[in-house]
Amino acid sequence: MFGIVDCNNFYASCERVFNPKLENKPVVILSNNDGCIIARSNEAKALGIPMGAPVFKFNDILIANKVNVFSSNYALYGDMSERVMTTIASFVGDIEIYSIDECFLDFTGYQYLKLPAFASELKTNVKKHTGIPISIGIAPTKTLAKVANRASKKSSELNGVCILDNTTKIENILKTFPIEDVWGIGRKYAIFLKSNNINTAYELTQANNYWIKQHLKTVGLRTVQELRGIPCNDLELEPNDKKTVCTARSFGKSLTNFVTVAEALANYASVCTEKIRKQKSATNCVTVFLKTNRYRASEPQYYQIKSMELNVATNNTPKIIECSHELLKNIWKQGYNYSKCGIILSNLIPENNVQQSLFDNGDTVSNKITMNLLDIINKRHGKNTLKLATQGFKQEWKAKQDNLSKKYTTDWKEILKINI
DNA sequence: TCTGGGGTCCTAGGACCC
DNA sequence: TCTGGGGTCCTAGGACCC
Repeated sequence: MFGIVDCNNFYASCERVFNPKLENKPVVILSNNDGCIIARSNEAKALGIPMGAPVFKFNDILIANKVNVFSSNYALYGDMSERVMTTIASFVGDIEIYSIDECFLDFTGYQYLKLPAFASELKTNVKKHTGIPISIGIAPTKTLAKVANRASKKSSELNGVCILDNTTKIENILKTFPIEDVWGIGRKYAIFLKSNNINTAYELTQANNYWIKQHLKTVGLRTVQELRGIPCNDLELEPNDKKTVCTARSFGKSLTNFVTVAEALANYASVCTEKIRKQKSATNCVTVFLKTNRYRASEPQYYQIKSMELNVATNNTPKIIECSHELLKNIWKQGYNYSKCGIILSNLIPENNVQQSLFDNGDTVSNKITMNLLDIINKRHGKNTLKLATQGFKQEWKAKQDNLSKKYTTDWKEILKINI
């Protein structure tokens, strides 16, 4: 049996842990730049606020209902996620961390009769240790565990735990399970399946394998097999190294000035390169893109992307920034209102596996020591304590974060104070 | 005025080889 | 006039996930 643990309304729950007044009140969390609503408490969902909605379209509803609005605080959510995962791992051993708020569990070797009690205990303990409420779904495959998890949230009598341990239970739940909610069926496939009279997960399990393979490809066929109770996906215990890494942000306001955009890009490049150093990779290819705001249809639009192959793979921040600026010069066109740029590092290889070149020495020992020091200092004293001069100080490009809560768990200066 | 960010996997088709 | 069979590698684009 597989289990999946999902934190309920994770970002909203993180805010509530340190601000109990938010309990039972509507809470929403915004995307980068305070643009879209990307997380909602149950109370906010009940107000009809959809996932991913642009904030400005829902301002009236937010104000009228005194909704508590937060900018996203990834320092907080990332740390809370780690705490939740550590707590779960201390109960079940091997877990697969699937996303910031979800993990899969493997119940091989467990006595299935004891699963309900075990799941309830896990739920109680995570809440006690971290303050975060979770829901648990357990079933013979990962896809069915996802189905169970969703069911556990929909029905209040299940109390956050749903176990699908026999075919009758599975069949009954699949018969009422909307096709678009199946893990692995996205918008396009849902439309296609509905146009072929397949509206529930159960109806999908009845379809012909050849037909499924033809239209939903190999991945889709695996999904269907898993719905039928045949496991096709195992737990992935070791997180794989990333094959590409991207850092891209919308600017806080539209920019027309090359120097400002270059400064932003230097910062994104710095973040991105730090990410690949963290997984001990070096990159062979740098890509930069630049774009205008597509929602402003009246303004002239521009989008350009360009890549550069490197002679010798590197994870040296100054070198990557240099490449990114060269690419930016290449694609820059004066006279547009730019809204976003980004950098992608690809063809990643292990840093101790870098092929040297006759004509380029690659990263020197002192390059490596410098980057190592940079990472150590910034880890100990906070990010950007030490940075490259090209990263600038004015930061006119900085994203909006008007409603940011504190970094309660990762910064001594912002630690929660309690007056007694 | 204001519209997120970061990934993976698979496939078809084109280019090439003998 | 007739025009094979078998393979690899790469890339762009499309689907999906959170």
